[in-house]
Amino acid sequence: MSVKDGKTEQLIKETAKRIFLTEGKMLATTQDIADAAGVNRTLLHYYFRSRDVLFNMVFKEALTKLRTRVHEVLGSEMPFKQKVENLVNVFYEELTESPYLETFIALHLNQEPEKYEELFIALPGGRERMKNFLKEIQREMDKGTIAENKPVNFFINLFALMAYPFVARPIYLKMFDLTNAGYNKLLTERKSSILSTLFKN
Amino acid sequence: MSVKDGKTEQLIKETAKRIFLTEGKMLATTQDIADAAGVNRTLLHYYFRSRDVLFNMVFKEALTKLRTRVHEVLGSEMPFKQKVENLVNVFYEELTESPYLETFIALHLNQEPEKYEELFIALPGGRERMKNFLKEIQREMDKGTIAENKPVNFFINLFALMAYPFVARPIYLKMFDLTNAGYNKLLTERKSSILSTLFKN
DNA sequence: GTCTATAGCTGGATAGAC
DNA sequence: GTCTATCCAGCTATAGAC
Repeated sequence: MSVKDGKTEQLIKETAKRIFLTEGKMLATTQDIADAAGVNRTLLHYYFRSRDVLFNMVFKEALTKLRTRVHEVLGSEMPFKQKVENLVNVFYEELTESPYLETFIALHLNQEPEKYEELFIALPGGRERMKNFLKEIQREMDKGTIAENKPVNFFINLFALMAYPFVARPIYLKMFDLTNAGYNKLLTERKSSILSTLFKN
Repeated sequence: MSVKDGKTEQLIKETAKRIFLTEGKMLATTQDIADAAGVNRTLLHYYFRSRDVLFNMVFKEALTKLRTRVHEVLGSEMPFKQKVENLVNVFYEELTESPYLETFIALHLNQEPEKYEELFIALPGGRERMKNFLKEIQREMDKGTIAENKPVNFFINLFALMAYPFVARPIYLKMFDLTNAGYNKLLTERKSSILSTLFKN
């Protein structure tokens, strides 16, 4: 058994995940990843055959994890506002770990949509859960707790308010003269702002 | 005078702008751009010296144009809600032309912030205008027309609601089974949704 | 499983002819 | 200003020894 205790494959994948998704070095080379993991570059090919395979594996796993957790919340039984609150918490947890998921989507998905078809295969019962959530949104509009509109717009608004600050970090660091720590604090504070913006009371 | 009527430089830059910013091919090579423009690849180096120079020129121009137009609206004399409405229109116009501005920011700005310092130099009177706009926001909160919060959060919310749908297009195409035309229609409809979400009435 | 050596390709950039 | 030819660096990937 090797010094790495047979965990080299796992080590490489974890390192790739960190570099691509957490640090956002989307153009990192196989050498960059191997160096960061402290292994020989050929091992990367030995375990994953190509950079492409490793890259896609990392994003597929992260996206599937996010989608699964979001759907867990969507499908849960609880009052609407509480559900949205949970959604915000789950989304923040995942985006804190993988803030560059959105960047990946913007960068690659428009260019080669066929290549990433499988990333968007509906989860078991996903269509149904989505339909129900949109119905819930409609009911809230009828009750007057949220602004009247197409339910799909509430949905997009919700995700815009959650996701955008993670994508646009560098702009606001400059614009408001913040440190990374200060911006993280702002992100946390924003949770309540998301709710108070979406809900009328 | 050449067949291109001495406009080769302009042609190359316009083509680069289209490929990078409109089509979002951020990793397009000098060959890709030359081909699309129908010129020899060396001409790109002749006029712009390097891919890097051309790339940065394109983004600097687009970002400066967007910032300038946004600040024109921020500095204008009109009722708050009307100002926000104008902001949405201006932003939509620019992002329709350059939907990948945000992607560029997410991809490059976090990695080499020093390199792009100049992109964020305050416009003449910019700091002042921003401060005043934040004060306007505070006044609206006091009046109760928008949700109570830190003014900066209203600001981020506004840009999140405007910008995010342009970044996340591929997700929602899949999620709601839309065509590009259908999504464009949704984007336009969203304008009113942005206002009704941000304003209490 | 892990290493060294090497092949092969792609892309940026420049020299020099026209 | 525009072209051809060429160089060079960087990166992926594999063969083969250990």
